[in-house]
Amino acid sequence: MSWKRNNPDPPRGYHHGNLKEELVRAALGLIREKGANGFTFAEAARMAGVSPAAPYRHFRDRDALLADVAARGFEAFALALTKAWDQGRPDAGVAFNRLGAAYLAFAHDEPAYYSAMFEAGLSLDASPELRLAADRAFQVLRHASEALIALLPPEKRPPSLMMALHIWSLSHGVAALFGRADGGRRPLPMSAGELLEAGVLIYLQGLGLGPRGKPAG
Amino acid sequence: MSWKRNNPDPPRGYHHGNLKEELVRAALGLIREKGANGFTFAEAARMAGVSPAAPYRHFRDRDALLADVAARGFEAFALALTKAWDQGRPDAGVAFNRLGAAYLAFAHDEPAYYSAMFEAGLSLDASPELRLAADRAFQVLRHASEALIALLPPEKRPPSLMMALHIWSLSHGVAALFGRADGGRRPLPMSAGELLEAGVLIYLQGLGLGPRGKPAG
DNA sequence: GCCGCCATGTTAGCGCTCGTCACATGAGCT
DNA sequence: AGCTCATGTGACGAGCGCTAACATGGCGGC
Repeated sequence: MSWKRNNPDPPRGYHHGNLKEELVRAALGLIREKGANGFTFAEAARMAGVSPAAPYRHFRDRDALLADVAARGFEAFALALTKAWDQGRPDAGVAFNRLGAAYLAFAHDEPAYYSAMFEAGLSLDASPELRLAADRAFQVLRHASEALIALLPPEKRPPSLMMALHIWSLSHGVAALFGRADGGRRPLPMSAGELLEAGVLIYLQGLGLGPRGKPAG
Repeated sequence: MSWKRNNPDPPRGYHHGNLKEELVRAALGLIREKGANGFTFAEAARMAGVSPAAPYRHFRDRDALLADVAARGFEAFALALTKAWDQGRPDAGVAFNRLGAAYLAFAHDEPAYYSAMFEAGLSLDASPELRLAADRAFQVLRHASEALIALLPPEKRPPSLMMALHIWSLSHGVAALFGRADGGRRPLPMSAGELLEAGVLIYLQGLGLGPRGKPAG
């Protein structure tokens, strides 16, 4: 157990000991405050108390740090979605609604992660971990969609991939356009959460899934 | 008629004569190639053949140029949507489908505009024109939604604002996640256009609007 | 217990950008 | 013709990304 720097501020000498983690934390703070593109490598270094060149020992370049943050974001995202889905309990319908709420909650509560994940303009194959983490998050949606679709009579079942993509798109659209507290966007007569919930409800109705996840309302 | 530089390349002296327009064109080219954040003020100046300080005579700063591009984008967008809607002919249903296709076509064919409009992280009140142009584009969707809703029996009519927001969100989500040719995103078994069309269809079905815009399929 | 390796830090520096100055030019009005 | 002011230029300071050469000291081998 090489206990490196669990305690908040051990007097550090020449070697920092935990710089990589600290840089990620600093990046998260900066992205939260100034957006994914306002964030600068140099400032993260300053915030961690090291020279501007130090970060390059841990990340190839600025984008690599961003990609790392994004990958962590997708993992946290996948976790949050999995937890919200909770294996489809008590039934697929309500669990699915929790999923939508969790999506928006994540975008709202973790703007730094969300920024890095979707607004930084990163290609998904900036790193393998990034793509893997993103896929894992999507799989939760995909799985939930399958569970809901299973409630339909076989001849009326849409492709679960398509359904998952629709839900993801609607969620992302709502989050991107109205879900942030940045003030710069359009004021609405309803919250983003209500908007998304209503949208999902109507969509499910369109598939033949009634209000509570039961076929044909 | 102060004919300032309508012809492609009149020998210019000290004064450019049409720098503002040229800068916007240069910006569009750069954004198309390198994304909204790769775009640089200095390079636009270079491209227009002027010194790096010249653009500041026409735009307060880099963001002002971006906002101008975005505003022009929203105007072109509103125009394209209006044209696609074509006053709801031949009927609201097919016209609405054209609207969705036009949305995606715009995102696909004018990536520079779309980038400036949605991915540059601009606040909508960066300039009054920007907000106005954005509102005008949204009004087209709103108007189309109202026309479709009017087909429903009064007691089943959802708020048209909500419906417009749903469509906008779904469209934007599809465009942002899968609609660009940037390659970095996820490969799909269907095109973004088909995905959106199917999604809108299901959504409308959920509202009680059948396949061809007729109530209750 | 000493020594040397090399991961991780430092300083220095290049090339670039944004944005601001004071200054130059010349188009158009009087 | 002469003035004026919008529009262009050149030089500059500050900040950033990234590289190169050098410094430090933690750790394993002897």
